[in-house]
Amino acid sequence: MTSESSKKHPTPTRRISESTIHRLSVYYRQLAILESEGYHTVSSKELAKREKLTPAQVRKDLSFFGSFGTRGLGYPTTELKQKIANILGIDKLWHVALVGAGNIGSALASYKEFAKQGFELNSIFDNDQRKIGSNHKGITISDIGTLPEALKKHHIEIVVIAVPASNAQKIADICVATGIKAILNFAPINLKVPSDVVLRTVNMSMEMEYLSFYLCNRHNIDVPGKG
Amino acid sequence: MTSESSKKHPTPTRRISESTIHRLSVYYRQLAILESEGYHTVSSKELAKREKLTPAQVRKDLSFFGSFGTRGLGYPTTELKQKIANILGIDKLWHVALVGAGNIGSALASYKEFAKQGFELNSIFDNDQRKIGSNHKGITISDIGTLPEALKKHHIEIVVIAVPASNAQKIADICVATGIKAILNFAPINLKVPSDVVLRTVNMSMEMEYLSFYLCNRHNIDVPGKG
DNA sequence: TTTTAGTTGTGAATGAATTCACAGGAAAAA
DNA sequence: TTTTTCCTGTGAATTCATTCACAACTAAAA
Ligand SMILES: NC(=O)c1ccc[n+]([C@@H]2O[C@H](COP(=O)([O-])OP(=O)(O)OC[C@H]3O[C@@H](n4cnc5c(N)ncnc54)[C@H](O)[C@@H]3O)[C@@H](O)[C@H]2O)c1
Ligand SMILES: NC(=O)c1ccc[n+]([C@@H]2O[C@H](COP(=O)([O-])OP(=O)(O)OC[C@H]3O[C@@H](n4cnc5c(N)ncnc54)[C@H](O)[C@@H]3O)[C@@H](O)[C@H]2O)c1
Repeated sequence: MTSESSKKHPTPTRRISESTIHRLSVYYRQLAILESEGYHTVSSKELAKREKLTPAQVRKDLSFFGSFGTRGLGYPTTELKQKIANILGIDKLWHVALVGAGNIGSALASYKEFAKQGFELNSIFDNDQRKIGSNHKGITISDIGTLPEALKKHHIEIVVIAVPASNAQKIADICVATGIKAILNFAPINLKVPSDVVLRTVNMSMEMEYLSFYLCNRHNIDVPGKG
Repeated sequence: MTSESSKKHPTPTRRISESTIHRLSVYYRQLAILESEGYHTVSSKELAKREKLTPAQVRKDLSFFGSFGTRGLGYPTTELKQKIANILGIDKLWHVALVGAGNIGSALASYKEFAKQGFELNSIFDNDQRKIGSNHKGITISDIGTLPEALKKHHIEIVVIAVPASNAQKIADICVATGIKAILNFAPINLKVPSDVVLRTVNMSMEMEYLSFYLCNRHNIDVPGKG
């Protein structure tokens, strides 16, 4: 009997693995495809087949969040898609800010998929005087000095960091101090943030190194995740 | 007794987890930092502390590939860094081609880190007549029609796909048919490749969705990977 | 109505990854 | 030389994730 179980909260603290969360994203995309193909229901078997997973995995993942299916029939496509959107929180609008309007930052600012998923990028920051004040896809690039006040003013919940590695920690610290709880980092560095802030780092060099490792070792090592 | 064990190959087939490979990349970066800070040796304890891992994890990861340390002393910084570079295959030059010279493709073509790690991007392909023949960072953009012959001519081992999702499978198929064994994909789609081809997909929307999930569920769910 | 086929949801079993715990060895201090 | 301190390498134990297997239920056919 933990202190947690004495609370009347409807959903007690459970542990959901990172893999399960990523698979929810995968199911969401596949459900959109199934929906467009006209399927009203889909079985765990079919969903699993399309994503090279096991039906049990699909059912177990979903069961962590509730009972969405009908025995003998499967899951209602549109409803399940909506349920997953709700679980992932992509049925609402998120306010996103981008720091660093360089090569990768500019690409991200032009990325349409984000907006489609409800991630509204409406603030861009840089410290380069030549960029500050200029317009990028309809968004004016602001001075990095205004970051704290702007994060609050625009109710930013998620910050994307796309500055050189040497400046990334400094930006992260400002975000944390301003109350940001979610950061997506593209700088190849291990940022330090408090445990109540979620940080995801996309490190493309590490992905390349994984490929390189596989090419070198595929004959003597059984590498997972291939295929 | 498998057919493998009858070969005289020094390293029989073992299973190395994806996490272990990623951590090798992480150790490599941290060793470079330790080296620059003047450390000649480093203990699993120190390495673990800097990456928020356990010392046992560090030792176990390294032990899959050999015994690199000295009891009572630790690991020799420079030597271990070199050993890991060799395991990951980043002590050699890899020939990389990029398909899709759009927003993200252009950013990747300008990315200096790749070259530093031995990933030489020397071919770019597109199907847009306005882009073909133009120069990007000293590399002429080639017609996508010439992809198969160019991959062979330039001994390309790794292909980076940065085209719209609708065209990505087509490009992957051409690469596979030409004998490519490693693909880094940026299109948000589940590409199908044979089991002897290693595919890594960087899906930024999924990373955003992970952040969104965390923001919605951090009070009732114990989400891993935060901190 | 009864039977048959199909599918979920979930405890139990299995498998994989991580951590523990300590023998074995190296260096430094006594 | 002997003792103490420190740290690796690794089997065993543990924790975590996946898969199995089946009761419970639905819909459709007989
Ligand atoms: N280019 C790529 O394809 C790529 C790929 C993966 C990762 N990255 C990483 O993303 C980051 C950015 O890379 P890039 O190629 O876009 O570099 P870049 O130099 O083109 O862009 C960096 C931008 O950040 C701005 N900046 C620097 N310090 C700042 C600060 N303190 N506050 C606000 N803005 C600041 C600069 O003015 C510049 O506009 C780097 O950490 C890089 O390693 C880039
Ligand atoms: N822009 C981003 O920040 C970003 C982020 C994550 C993922 N992505 C993904 O990366 C891919 C590219 O995105 P983008 O924003 O750079 O798009 P883009 O439209 O700017 O670039 C796509 C490029 O691919 C070329 N192309 C299209 N079909 C081709 C073919 N069959 N052969 C060769 N070249 C072809 C186009 O001419 C264009 O130059 C998309 O799948 C997108 O979802 C983009």
